[in-house]
Amino acid sequence: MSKAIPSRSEDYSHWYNELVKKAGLAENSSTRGCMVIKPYGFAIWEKMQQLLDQMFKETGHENAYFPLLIPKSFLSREADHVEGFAKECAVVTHYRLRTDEKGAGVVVDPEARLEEELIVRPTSETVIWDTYKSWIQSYRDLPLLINQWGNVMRWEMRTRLFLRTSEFLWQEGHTAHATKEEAQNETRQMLDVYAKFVEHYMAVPVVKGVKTASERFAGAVDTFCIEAMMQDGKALQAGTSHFLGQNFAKAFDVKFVTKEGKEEFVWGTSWGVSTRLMGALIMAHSDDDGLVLPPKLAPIQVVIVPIYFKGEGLEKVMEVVKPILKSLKEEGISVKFDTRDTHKPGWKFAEYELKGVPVRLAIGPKDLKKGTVEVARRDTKEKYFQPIDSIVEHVAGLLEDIQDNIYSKAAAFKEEHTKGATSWEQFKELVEQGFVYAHWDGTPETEDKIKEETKATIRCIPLNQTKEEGRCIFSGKPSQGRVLFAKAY
RNA sequence: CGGGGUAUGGCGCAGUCCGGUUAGCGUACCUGCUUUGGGAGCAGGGGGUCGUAGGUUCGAAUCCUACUACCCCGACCA
Repeated sequence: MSKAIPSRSEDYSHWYNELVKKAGLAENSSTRGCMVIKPYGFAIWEKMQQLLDQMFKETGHENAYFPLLIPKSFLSREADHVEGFAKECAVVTHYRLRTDEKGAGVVVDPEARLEEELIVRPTSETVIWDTYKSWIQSYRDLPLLINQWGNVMRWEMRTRLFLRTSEFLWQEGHTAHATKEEAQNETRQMLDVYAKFVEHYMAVPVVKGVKTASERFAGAVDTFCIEAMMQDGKALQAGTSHFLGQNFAKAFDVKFVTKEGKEEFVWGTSWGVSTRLMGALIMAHSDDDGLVLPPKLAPIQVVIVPIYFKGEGLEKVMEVVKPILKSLKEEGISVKFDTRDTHKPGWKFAEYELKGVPVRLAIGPKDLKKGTVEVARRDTKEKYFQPIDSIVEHVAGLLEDIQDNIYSKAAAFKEEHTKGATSWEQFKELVEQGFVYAHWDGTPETEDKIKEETKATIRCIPLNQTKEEGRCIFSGKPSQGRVLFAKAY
């Protein structure tokens, strides 16, 4: 039982940290606040990337790459933007090291100071809009639909694997449009892409909404987001899509000539999801035995564990397994046949449960006699025997079942932990347990006070908000509809 | 960045208060035999500059100083 992890009820955050490490997803590195993403964790991220990339391309976007380092002066071009990010920027000041004369190893060469310091990008709006200035002259150059896969750095005070690390991997889309409407549509389209990805592939239900002014992206006119619920009832912002208006176009002087010959500023959007999605995936589904991965994102969808005795045992199992392997692969199912004789079956069972492999097949002497396979599903922990000649179709169907079941389970959990509050007392109690819909008077002052007293923030003003007369849960002032409150990661 | 805690074979810990043989335990690892349908058993074996750098002392894992990293609570954070 060396790899057992703490239980969720005992200590949720300890459970999360241990799970990430024990399942081989990531670990802390020797570099402060930065993680090492291990092969199994990276394999999941690669699947996410691949699916998202495909969705971006289907909606007309192209990939490009912009520099990691940004001239310091760029950051101050957009006033709100610099205020939002200045406090967490890593700065490059020198370009050379030299051996210390006193023998203290290498030291920064004081003579190699940069004339203008460079910022390690916390996000790339500035350097990209600076580039767009030279790419855009006419309405014929628009829309410009670019995505970048890369890494960014934000000097966070407190880091947690995947959820908040100083360096993280992400994609950032940056688009430029001729009209406001088109840019707004793009913003909403990408929000929908994110929502679809998270719900359909990650099997995590989300709430789509728009951020309040105080939670808005630094430099945006509007910030849209998807919010997911974790198993401790807290919210995790899973993706954002920003309508930038003409803010960056004005800051970087990006103008175009319209069909009518008029010169105008372009309209912009930016949108991103990060390795934080890994955190959402882990916390939304996993249990005290380890990861639970949705089949659509599992690097290994099916594992086959042979059970045999020394000698010819494995040979016999192999004969039966080989055609199954072939058929499963033909169905596009990723399957691993674990023939290692260095670990016992029981050990392997526990190991693949820890790693969240959706379906496990075990084949041993009993099965050879009866013509069956033992099927074990990770999500429900059910085990049963299935005739061997129908196993391939069965597994294909089972993977879909599991994907659906994981989603349903998460959706049911979210429903159970989503309540409406009508009094302040009730609000304070409910917000400890999950999402709360409540009236808000629309002022940042009230928002702040609620945060101060309860630690809960307005996650978003939901897009499907229905008009409803009411009174603010805190101030009692009139309100037109309910907003979503929760404690957040 | 403020408060609290931790740092000892790969991992988890004891030893530190009150300095003194060869730094110990569980697990993991290696070898052999027996095992193999839920994290195997027995026997033997290897692995440590006790986070880093200084200091006190005849002698430091243990006392003192500084630093670093990680964890928890805050603050901060899209």
